[in-house]
Amino acid sequence: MNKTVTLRDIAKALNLSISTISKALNDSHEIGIDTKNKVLDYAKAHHYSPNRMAKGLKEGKSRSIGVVVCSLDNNVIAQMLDGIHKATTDKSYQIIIMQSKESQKQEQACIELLYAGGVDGILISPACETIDFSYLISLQESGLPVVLFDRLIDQINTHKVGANNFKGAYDATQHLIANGYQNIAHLNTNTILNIATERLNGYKKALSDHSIPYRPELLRSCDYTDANTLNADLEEALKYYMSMDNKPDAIFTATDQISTRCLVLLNKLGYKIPHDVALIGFTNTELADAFSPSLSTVHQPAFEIGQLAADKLISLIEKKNLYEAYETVLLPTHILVRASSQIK
Amino acid sequence: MNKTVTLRDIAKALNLSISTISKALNDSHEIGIDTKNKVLDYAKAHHYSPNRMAKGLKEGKSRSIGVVVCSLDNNVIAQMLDGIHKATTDKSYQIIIMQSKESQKQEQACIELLYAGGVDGILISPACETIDFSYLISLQESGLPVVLFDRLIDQINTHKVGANNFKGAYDATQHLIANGYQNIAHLNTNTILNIATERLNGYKKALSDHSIPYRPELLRSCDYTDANTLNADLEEALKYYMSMDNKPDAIFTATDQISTRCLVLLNKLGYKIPHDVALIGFTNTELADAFSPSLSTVHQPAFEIGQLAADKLISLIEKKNLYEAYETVLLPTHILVRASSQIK
DNA sequence: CTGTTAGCGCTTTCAC
DNA sequence: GTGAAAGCGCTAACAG
Repeated sequence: MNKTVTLRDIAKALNLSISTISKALNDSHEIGIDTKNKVLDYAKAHHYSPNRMAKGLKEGKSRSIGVVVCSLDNNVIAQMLDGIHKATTDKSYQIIIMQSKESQKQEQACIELLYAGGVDGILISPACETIDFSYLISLQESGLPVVLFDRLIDQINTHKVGANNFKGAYDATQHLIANGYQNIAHLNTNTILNIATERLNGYKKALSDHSIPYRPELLRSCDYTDANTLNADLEEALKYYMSMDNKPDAIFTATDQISTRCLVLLNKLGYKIPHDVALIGFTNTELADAFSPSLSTVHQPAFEIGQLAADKLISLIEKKNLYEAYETVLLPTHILVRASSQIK
Repeated sequence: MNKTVTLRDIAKALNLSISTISKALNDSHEIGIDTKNKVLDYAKAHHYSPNRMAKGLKEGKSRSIGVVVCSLDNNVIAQMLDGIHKATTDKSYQIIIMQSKESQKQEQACIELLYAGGVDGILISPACETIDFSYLISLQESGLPVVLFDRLIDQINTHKVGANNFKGAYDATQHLIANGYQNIAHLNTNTILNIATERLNGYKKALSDHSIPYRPELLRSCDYTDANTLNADLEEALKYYMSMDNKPDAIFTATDQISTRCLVLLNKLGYKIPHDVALIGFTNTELADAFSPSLSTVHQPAFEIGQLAADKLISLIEKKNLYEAYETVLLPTHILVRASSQIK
């Protein structure tokens, strides 16, 4: 805490009362124009800025928002945080960012810390490990606004903002089919996240819409809790695919991590993309162009998701009294076709 | 702000005074063991957690730290933030992250906001545009602890934590020389950042240590303020290089953005790496393996830089009274050799 | 139009 | 060992 000029200092200097100063600075109608100007001038000259703590204590709010994500070190998340940051600073809220590292326990600790820290609301993209949301729900029921973004779950009833994962997956699969691929494998996570099932469902729907039978053996779910495990799982899955009798000619990957690692692994294992197997996957990295080969991707409007989610949370915080129906917004994804999914 | 149990609630429930509760919870020696236990039990059972505002107001500190970076959407920065987050949560500080987007004006606004918000200290990696640090210095002089990380500048006297950019650049250049390259170009930013000059100096020193004359025409400085400008500048620089009579056979790139974009551009322009021109550059992206070709990199200990910087700031905040000499710590980088700088 | 006062939740003397 | 009271900086009744 740094020392600043206080209302009292100004009052003393100007020979006025503290409340007059307070009102003047808050542009109250009950203060004369000349007094107001005098106060404002002095305040400006002496770099007065209200003490956030005192104000927060008094008003019972902190103008801060807690954000819980799995990790900071992640392209898509960083872009979403960027959007959240934009929306919140526009409305002069501070954000306090916490990482769950995909651990339910750590996520719970983050939420407790944020709650104890007196945040006005929480924006959360749950850890993939989390099954039990009772704590968050109890906080919400006790009046804390909560908005879900990116990873949406059914257990909590509130505003939710994410990508249209079903459509994104559908489009990606359809794109592969249109390019002549028929045996399309799907690599996903082993989580119960909505985001995972939606992408799986989009994939299945695209297959059935094109009368391609869904082959369960072409779906592999990888352990997502830790980078090393994921990598091992992915390598195993790829070897399995490529050793099949009726092996896939294309792979649709469901997440950022899976997409990029998959490309690296296929290269490492000596397979030519897209000749041996085509590849398209969810990922927002701008580096897809630099890959060998350049990677076709499903791109999410990450910045917009963060921004909209933050807007919704703030609206919840600021007019909690009004009846506001909760809604789920799914922003459209779009496909960026590059070399990895060339026509067969 | 969410409603929690307060000291008063506990006092009322237990028929004790507020101050007794406060002391019991703070494990004061002047409270009897049985009373203490009774209070602690009640507090735990009712999920008591002290109000951060009130505590902060009373104690004159907020247990929060402001962090100013150029952008959230940046690999190296994200890793540094990860380290900062680790260090600060370990010591139960909250971090408030702000983005300057490389603009001096916006950076100033961030700092003002943080200061007004009552942060206990500021961690900053200055915008590349910033020349005038007088505001930050004045805050520091008025008692606000400030620690610089990543981008270090001479104007401010405080703890500084960054990578050993001179050594990293030296090593990269030497690696190219050892692999048979003699005409090594250097692409850097047009900023006055220490980080830029150190990397340039490391490059020059490696050349001179191997009796290779420094050719100024092989150094190009690109505008870093905006992604589009940078890309245009880079493309122009590459075309210029490749049209030279005595054209470079290798390029050493100074930043994350430059390295990856350069690789994309060289591919786009149809040059074979490393056959036509070799490439090595600073960048922390894990995706360097996936590139075409895989990119040799100079890797910074980003997580550690963030962590150490945060530790130093906290130590400054907590024992500001003691005489603590300011120091500059440069953590070692290391080179990851991949295909883009193969032996000539 | 301006001032007085109480109180947000907490810590911290100082009495008892 | 426990309690009463003041005060951190601010806002908002309520008086004048």
